[in-house]
Amino acid sequence: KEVMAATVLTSLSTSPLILNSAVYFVHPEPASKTWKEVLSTSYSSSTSGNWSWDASDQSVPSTPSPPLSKDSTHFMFEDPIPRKRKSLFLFSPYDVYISCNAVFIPTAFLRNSDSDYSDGEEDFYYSEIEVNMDSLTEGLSSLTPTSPTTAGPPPIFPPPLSDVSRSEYVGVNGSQSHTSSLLSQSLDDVFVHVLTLSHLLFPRKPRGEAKKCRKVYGMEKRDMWCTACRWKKACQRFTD
DNA sequence: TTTGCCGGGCG
DNA sequence: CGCCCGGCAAA
Repeated sequence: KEVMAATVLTSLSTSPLILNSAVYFVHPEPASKTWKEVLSTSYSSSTSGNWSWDASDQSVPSTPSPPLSKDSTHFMFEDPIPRKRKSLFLFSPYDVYISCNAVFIPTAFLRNSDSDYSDGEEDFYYSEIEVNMDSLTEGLSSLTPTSPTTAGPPPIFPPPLSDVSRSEYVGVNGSQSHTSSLLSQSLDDVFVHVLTLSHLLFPRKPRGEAKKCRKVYGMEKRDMWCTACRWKKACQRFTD
């Protein structure tokens, strides 16, 4: 089961479908801090994170795309209610966070899929699942651009930030392009944030329902929507 | 009923 | 341009 999770994540990383997603590599200022500690930190705390980020888009070279085991999409996490933690960064309840020693998935995906879906606040809680980090790292390495000198393209979009995380989101324009170096150091003290993996991690809803800003964040958090959604235009954050 | 968003208005 | 909404189709 744990291995299954790793397998799925690995498949996701190498799947061509991920090319539409942005991958963010983040490392905290206090290198000693672990993802867990960061998650446990209270909102008002000043975890002065000196982040750098990198975004890779469709310019990623086409990967060999290994065969996905057909049943890799349906699997169950045991222990449906593991440690729950509020996401500090609040990118989206459909994000999956990967750290050097753990993988966090939204609790919304832990509950039984169909009915009773998305009750707002709950979606922003994350649960830790154990995973084989070796295979995970291997999968992530395949995402690395082949040309190490290639400067990361501009981010597709800045991830929606809550008020608290916004202040900590520094160094966006950071010129440091140690993407390759970060990956080569076995993901130590490296946080990997993969956007919008829900479609791949979990079986697609029968209805071709793509969650847009409105449904993801809700009416009450309208300031988190992308501009297109706010102006009632075609959503540019969650494209089909 | 809600949700996505085109078309169009206003500054 | 940015910003906003009426209204409609589809869910």
